[in-house]
Amino acid sequence: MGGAGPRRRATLADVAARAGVHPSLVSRVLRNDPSGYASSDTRERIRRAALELGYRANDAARGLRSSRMMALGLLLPGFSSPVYSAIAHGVEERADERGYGLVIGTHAAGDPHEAITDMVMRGRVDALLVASGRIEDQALRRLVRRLPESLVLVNRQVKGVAASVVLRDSDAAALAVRHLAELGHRRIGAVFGPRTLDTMVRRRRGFVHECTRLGLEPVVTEMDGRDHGAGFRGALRLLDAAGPPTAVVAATFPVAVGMLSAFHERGVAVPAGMSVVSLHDDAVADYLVPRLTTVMLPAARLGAEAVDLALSLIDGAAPRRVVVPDPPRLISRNSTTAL
Amino acid sequence: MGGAGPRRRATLADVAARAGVHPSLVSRVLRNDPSGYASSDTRERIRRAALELGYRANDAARGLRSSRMMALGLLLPGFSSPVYSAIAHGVEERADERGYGLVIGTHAAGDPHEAITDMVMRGRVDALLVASGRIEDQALRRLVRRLPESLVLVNRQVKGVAASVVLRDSDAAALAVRHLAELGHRRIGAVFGPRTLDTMVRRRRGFVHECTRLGLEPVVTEMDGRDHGAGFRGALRLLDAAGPPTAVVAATFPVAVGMLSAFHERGVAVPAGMSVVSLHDDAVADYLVPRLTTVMLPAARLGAEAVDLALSLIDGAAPRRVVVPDPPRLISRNSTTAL
DNA sequence: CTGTTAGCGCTTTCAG
DNA sequence: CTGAAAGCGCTAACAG
Repeated sequence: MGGAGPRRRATLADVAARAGVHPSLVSRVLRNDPSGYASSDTRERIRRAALELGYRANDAARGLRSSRMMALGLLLPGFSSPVYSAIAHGVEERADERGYGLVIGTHAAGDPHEAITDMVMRGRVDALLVASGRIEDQALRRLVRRLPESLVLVNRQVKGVAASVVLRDSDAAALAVRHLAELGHRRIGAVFGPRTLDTMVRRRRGFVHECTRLGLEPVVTEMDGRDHGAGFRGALRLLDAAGPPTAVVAATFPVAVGMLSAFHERGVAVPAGMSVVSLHDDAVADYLVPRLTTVMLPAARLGAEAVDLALSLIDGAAPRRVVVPDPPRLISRNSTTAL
Repeated sequence: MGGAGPRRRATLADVAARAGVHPSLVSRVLRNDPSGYASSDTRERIRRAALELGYRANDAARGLRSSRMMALGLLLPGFSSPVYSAIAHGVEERADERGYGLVIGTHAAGDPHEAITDMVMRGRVDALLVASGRIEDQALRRLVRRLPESLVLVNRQVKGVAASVVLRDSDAAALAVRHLAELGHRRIGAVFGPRTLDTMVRRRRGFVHECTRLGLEPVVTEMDGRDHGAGFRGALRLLDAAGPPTAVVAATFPVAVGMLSAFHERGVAVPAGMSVVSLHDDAVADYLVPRLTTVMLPAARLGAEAVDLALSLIDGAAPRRVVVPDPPRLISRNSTTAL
């Protein structure tokens, strides 16, 4: 379109002057405010003027006036985990659809409690999605007391915090067990992360419960992490146990990768000598050796639902607990086989 | 610390009233404004009042008044790629150190051009870091014309856009070649992504140049992507070529993983029958089968440098081209061996 | 259908 | 060392 833009950014007053109307009318028309019924001629003039000047409303002014910044905060433990990437993606997409911006915070350094409180206390964001296990329950409860209408837990539940969105983690673990049982495995192992993470608690519960239900012997190992290293060491521990399992469930995708590595190092063939199922799917599953059987959970949708819940809170709805209904789905690849 | 906080968020006026001074003085003292020299008694009263009320400055008001939102925008192609995760991490950390917030945008949907222009045009962020290859050079040039002091390219260079930060991609590729050559390989293959990505162009240049310099025969394959699938298909193509290589360089980490998978499927043992080096390292490298030799590039530092450059632009410095000086480092694992 | 008025909460002159 | 006044750009009543 036109040449070099003007020095100063165009304001509402500039648009109003150019269109020959009052600023407030411009505001109403440009926002499609119901009270902004202008003659279609005027509307047209305003629209054209705004376009010609490349007008963009100033978010700070708008936010100050309306006390709505049209932004959500997302607190992540980091960017590395594939699940959190998926969640972030889902959050971003839905927030965008709903016209909201996304402010990201991780908390590798500094006091996470302070940092996140600030985002909403300073009015930078209208609500906060907490998708991190690192903040203690205690801190979260204190937080929600101060910000009851603007805190949503993602992939986590904490007693005393009503607004949360989780997946069917327990069902996913049960499905993994069922798959293995159907293949004839009777002695099934599992590597879980620490009990301080409630996803781990729920997955573990589903695992143990389903084993019990089917009359199988669960061989559970709890590690202090849930990354590749934890999987590697957990697999070794399983192998060294009295009566090692013939099949294993990995609490997370990285854990599964670590286990694959450990089995290879110990000369245990997968799936011939050991079947492996991962909880949560990942794009790389198709390119591992062997291709990894997984239980897919809708992580991106988890993020989207969290956004919806947060926006409903902003609109005054009561906090509630959401379980994303999509059932876990088994994606059978080459890391599992009949006993 | 005390009981339930007040209904309404405390404002500067509230603090001033409680401390018995004028709001403007509170503002100056709390910001350590040089013109805010107050008697240490007054300072103390103000500080205490602010603390007691749990005062937090309103970012919208502050931003409106000072036209500095203390926030940076980061435009990513998505959250999936490990390199972009690392960049995001570096950006977030440094921005935080410098007191800046981080607004994330991806652009799976919608017109990316519009979306990013808006972030800064609306004053939501003070500058934009573009770490995405998906926006066309043309669009970027147009953009920088309108926002000369607030656009920084990350991991990318575009003619006409002065502010950019990149890594020593070319040197990394050369280092990979050198490593392979030292192991006695003479016929070295490589799988690169599309030439539309300038990282690919630079890595390819380094690869070809170093091969030539050492008198080796480069066998280059260009794919339309740079993910696992591209690596898989690229490896197959290399294998089917007349006179296949004995060693390969992968343009990205995911490409290397895809190649590993393809070699396994074709019964080509790594490293016995084929050596593999990846450009860029990743935490999972130690858990692949075999453990993957990589050339590490400081992706997180790339993000940090981009933040520094952006803030310098905001402060009025001239745009400049930064090459993160850290030399690429070979991390020798088990996917490469002497011929 | 359109204009007026007021003010969100803060920073920034300028006085004193 | 501290106070007063003005206003950033916008939206939200209320008039007309």
